Amino acid sequence: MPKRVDHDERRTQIAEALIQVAGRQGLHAVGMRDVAAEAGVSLRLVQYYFETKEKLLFHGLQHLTDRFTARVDARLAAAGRDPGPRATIEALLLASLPTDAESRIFHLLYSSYSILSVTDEALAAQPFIDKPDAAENALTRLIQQAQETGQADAGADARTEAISLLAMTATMGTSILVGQRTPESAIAALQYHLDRIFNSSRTAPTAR
Amino acid sequence: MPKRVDHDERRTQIAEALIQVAGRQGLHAVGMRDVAAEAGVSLRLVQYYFETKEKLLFHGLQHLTDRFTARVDARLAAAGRDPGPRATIEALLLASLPTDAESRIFHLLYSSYSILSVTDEALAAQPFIDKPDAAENALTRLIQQAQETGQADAGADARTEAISLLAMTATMGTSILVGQRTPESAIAALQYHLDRIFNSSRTAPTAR
DNA sequence: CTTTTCGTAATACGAACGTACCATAATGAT
DNA sequence: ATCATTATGGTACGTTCGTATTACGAAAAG
Repeated sequence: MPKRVDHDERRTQIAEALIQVAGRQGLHAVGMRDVAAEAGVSLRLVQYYFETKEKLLFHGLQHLTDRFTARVDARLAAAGRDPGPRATIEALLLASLPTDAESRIFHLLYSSYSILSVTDEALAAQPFIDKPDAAENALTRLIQQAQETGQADAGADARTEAISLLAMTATMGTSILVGQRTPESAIAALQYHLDRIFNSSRTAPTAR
Repeated sequence: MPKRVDHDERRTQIAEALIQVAGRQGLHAVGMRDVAAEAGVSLRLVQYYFETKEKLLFHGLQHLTDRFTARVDARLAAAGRDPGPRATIEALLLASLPTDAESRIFHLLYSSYSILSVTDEALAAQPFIDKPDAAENALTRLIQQAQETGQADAGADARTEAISLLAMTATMGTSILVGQRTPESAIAALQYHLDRIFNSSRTAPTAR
């Protein structure tokens, strides 16, 4: 045989190519030949490592979410250890906004996959829907922790606020993507709600 | 000549067919032959009234927003005349949620067009981006009115709240669409924020 | 050293798509 | 009555797409 090659590595390389070209042309417009050209390999190779286009798309989605998770983790690590609930939430939300090339592509493609999954049942069966659930749970717990330590308004419904923050962030992301809103205004709106939920002082519980 | 036919009527009929089939298969998967079959006309006829597919898609988007505007207006009319700011806002937001077949299709296709416009500059040049702006302005004014009459928290930032409500509603819609959330839970979250913004009593201004 | 298997390449195939072309019946205008 | 125009149908063309087929060199296995 020729030099045994690392399949996972090659698959990652090709999935990366898929993401790049999809970010440029749109997920709907990407063909196997485009992916092959972007990855610098032959069309046959793409077929070899992903037998069908559907499998390629699935793996691309998987790779996308993995990369995004790593990105968020990196942001959290950069915030220092134990930065407090509010700073953690800020890092989480701001990492999701499409403010640079990488996050723009992520947001665009994740949205594309979501919309696609409405009419494509094979994609809908793919388990990329529980990712939002995990984020929602994490945010809820952070808010609850802040409430217990008096850092957040005790009268707020933690889960509903978590859902709302994530929902707002998602739409803000799309608005930024289509050029309807600036990242600054989106961040301002999010800060507005964080100011509302969190107390500025760390001692006084909220009067109600 | 044959019986002179109303071009606008035919174009509307075909655009309607486009929306139906796109709602079923996804916007990316709709072909001119599908539209022709759905409208019960020949492929040539679709070409005749919309010379190119691009023009057909543009007109479909136009028709979609028109229908949605009419739908919202109908909801507002059904709420009775002068129902107060909160009821008006509720009608606006709830009309946007994909709770029945028609609104599901609308939400799916509007999202599809939005995502498409990120990578398709011809679509991006289409003026369907100022529609959200109009909604944002309308909501802002309604909240301001409520603040002036003491029906809403005077300390709230009307525009930011309007932006937030619309943003939340948009994501909630998508979540419902992909089956991640029920309409009831989405409505509950929206009500939570309306309860926060609006006072239950109509006289007492908010203490702050 | 032979044989089998793996990575890679080139290319062919059938289907589907958007568009273009040709045809024709019906009707308004002259 | 004739002619030009309009609405409609059928179909062919060129391209692109995903997939299948065939081939071949290189190295691990025996």
